[in-house]
Amino acid sequence: MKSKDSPKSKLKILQAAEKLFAEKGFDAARVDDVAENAEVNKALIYYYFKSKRDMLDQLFNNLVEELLEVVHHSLEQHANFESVEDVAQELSTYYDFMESKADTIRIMMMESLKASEGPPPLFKLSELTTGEAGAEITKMFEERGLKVDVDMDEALIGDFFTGMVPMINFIVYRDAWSKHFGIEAEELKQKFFRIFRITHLAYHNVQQEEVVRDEE
Amino acid sequence: MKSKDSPKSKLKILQAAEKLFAEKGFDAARVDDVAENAEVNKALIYYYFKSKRDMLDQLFNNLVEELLEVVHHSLEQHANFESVEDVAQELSTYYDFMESKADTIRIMMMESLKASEGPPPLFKLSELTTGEAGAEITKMFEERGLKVDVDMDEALIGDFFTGMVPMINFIVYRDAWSKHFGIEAEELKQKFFRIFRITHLAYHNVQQEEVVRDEE
Amino acid sequence: MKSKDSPKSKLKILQAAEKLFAEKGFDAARVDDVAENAEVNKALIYYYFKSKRDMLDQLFNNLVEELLEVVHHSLEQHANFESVEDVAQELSTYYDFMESKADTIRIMMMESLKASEGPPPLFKLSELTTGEAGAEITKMFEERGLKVDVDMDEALIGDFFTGMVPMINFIVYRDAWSKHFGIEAEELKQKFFRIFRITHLAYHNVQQEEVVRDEE
Amino acid sequence: MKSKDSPKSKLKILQAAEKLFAEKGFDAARVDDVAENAEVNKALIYYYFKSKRDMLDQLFNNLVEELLEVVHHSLEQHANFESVEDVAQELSTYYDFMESKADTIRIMMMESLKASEGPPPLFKLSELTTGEAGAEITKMFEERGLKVDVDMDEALIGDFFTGMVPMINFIVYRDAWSKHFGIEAEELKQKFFRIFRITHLAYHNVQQEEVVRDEE
DNA sequence: AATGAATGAGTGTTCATTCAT
DNA sequence: AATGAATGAACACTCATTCAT
Repeated sequence: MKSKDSPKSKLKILQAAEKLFAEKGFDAARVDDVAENAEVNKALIYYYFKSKRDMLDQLFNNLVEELLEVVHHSLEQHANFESVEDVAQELSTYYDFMESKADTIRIMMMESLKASEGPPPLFKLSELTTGEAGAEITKMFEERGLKVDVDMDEALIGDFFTGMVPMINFIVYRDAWSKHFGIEAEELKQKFFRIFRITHLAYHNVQQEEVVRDEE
Repeated sequence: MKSKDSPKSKLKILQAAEKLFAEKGFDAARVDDVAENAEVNKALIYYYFKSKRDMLDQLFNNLVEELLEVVHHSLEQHANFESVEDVAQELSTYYDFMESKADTIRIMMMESLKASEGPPPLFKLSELTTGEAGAEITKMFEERGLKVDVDMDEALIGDFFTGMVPMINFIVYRDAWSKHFGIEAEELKQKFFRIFRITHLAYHNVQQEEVVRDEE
Repeated sequence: MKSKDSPKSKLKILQAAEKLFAEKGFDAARVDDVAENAEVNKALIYYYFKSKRDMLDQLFNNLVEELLEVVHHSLEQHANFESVEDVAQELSTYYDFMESKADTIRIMMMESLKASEGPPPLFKLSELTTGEAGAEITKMFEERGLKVDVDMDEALIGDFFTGMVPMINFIVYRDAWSKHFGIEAEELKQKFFRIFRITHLAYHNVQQEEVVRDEE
Repeated sequence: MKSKDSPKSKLKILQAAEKLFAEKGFDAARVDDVAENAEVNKALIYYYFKSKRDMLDQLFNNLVEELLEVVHHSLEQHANFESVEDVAQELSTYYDFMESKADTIRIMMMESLKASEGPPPLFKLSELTTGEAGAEITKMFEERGLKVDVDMDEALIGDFFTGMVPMINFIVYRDAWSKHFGIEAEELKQKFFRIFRITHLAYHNVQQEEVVRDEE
């Protein structure tokens, strides 16, 4: 959540940067274009940001901050996780949020593919959603006196590669797919979700079953 | 398959380009660095390639060519597709090939995320694997006198977003994941595959079931 | 002498400018840094000064004004110039003053080396000390009814290149010399002065002798 | 001495840089202007030099290298240093060399005044002339079986502040002085040298006398 | 007297590409 | 097939200066 005292110009810069980075990639995007797009003087960009890179970082930080809020809010809603439906519900919440942040997600996906010191920024996203939720669920199970022998490594892997990854890829490729394969966007989304539910939840189903079996 | 008569220098250039594009992204990689890495004079690059972009294109074309061969070869092997196991087998074949081409895949993933005239290069990859196989399967069913009312759109969507996408994402993020989450690479792969089978094949199972039901 | 009514902010700006110009040179010093160092808003600098250059000019003007006072005061003290000791005394007075203005002197030395319309600012300094004193001495001699055929050109040259120049160079390089050659600052100063007296006064001695010879 | 394989362009760049740095100071000089003056493409400058700063360094290094040769050559000539005349002779040799390098000297003087990590570049110049000569002289005395109790610190200080400093200052200010004080350049040089001999050699005379006195 | 925001014109540096040999 | 030299067009970033309040 950007601080309220951010002047309008700073916001406009960040929005222009988001748009252009998403369109051309961080490296190919030009600061001049960001300035032009934001309708501000180029030098003003360096008044608010230390460097081109700093715009990227703030974009990412904002996303993480906002996602955190969404996660916490969502967790309150589905606190019990009694059914697979809760998982589906939550998935849907995340999907809506991610879709509203499609551009930054796209940038993050590109940047995650480059070699870098730290972990791919995408991992942080995963840790937020699965990590926080996972901790919550674990706590819940334990409160019910159930031992949780779910493999947390696997949970993370599963949620990331069969949950987060297909989802954000769908978000970023939806339009191109729609255009390329001549399928209308809304129909495409429904088909995707039908499959996504089957596949991604398949994993959660199995987990659930295994847990239930342990319970007996 | 690159022409066998590719001079050693051209090959070295292409390999250096692949490495550097994968590492820094196409835009951030410098022709100078490619030359240095390939241990050739910078101008020689322009003797073999029309432009920096041309290196990228040849890299992509080579990948597509080679994948095509793999696909055809694999299709001969599992021509009947009698069991889900065949699908799994084929998946494994593709995985091995993709992993051997991890760098180019990574580049293709980055490039696919940028806005461009045509479709994301990644789609071509999907069309090759699912498309060719799909056509084959359709033909097969028809030969058996079965009507195939499988939703081909959905098949494509499913194979791409729950098959290809998780797979190549696993390939490019495997090492970083291993390092970041402190899980040994081989163990990680096994866990991933266990989940991947459950989820991705879940979809194929359903399809199969639906087809079978129709058959009855 | 800066006007006593200089507001505190203006003084702080001038002091910061002096420090930074001396440290990095006028061109490399940045107005932003001056503002930061002076702990004032950057725009305030342009409230008090017409331009960056204007700070420099005021710095130089202040130095000249203050030196003028020192010169006049010193001339009153040693009005007779009867012995070489008087010259030495005066030298010492100038040295102390210059040392207290080391930073501005340093800036002036740098600026004097650049090509410019007018004469190097350093010349003005020389004219003040030698010129004023010279005029005084000339007047004195004439009052005593002595003809002064001392070569005034030579006097100026001598005083500048063997008096002023070594002196201010010693002032600006003293610390660096001390550090580089591992000689303690106070000891260095004593050694320098011993030599300086011998060499610089050597010239005045000769002059004196020549005058005396003429007198006889 | 610049390597013979330096293409003409590199030399032209260095000469243009020397001229402009001397004229406006390193910081105020523009790389664009260097390119224009050298009649080369601006980018070519970065083909031969790592940075603007690198041009400066190479200029300084070349000067030091060339001075070293002059020093060694001169030392061979006046190997005995029997009379003060030898010192004067050597001074003259250095003067001629320095004058031919007036521009680089001027730059070095400016750069020496800025705060920096290492010692002012000017010190290196001093160490070369006085240091090498000093070592030679010391050796000579010792060969004659004379103990050298000359204060080497003082010798260095004296040679720098009453020898090198007045000399290079005269070189850089000669024209401005000539113009400002309306004295013809050649006459000015003669007057300066007359005084310089008296003053600078005064110190060497004293030293010589002290040594001689010790000998007796 | 003081300031946060804004700007035009640079500033050193980079880069893909080409040329002459 | 190969290379050292050269170049035009950017490039991210800077800076002295101004404006509105």
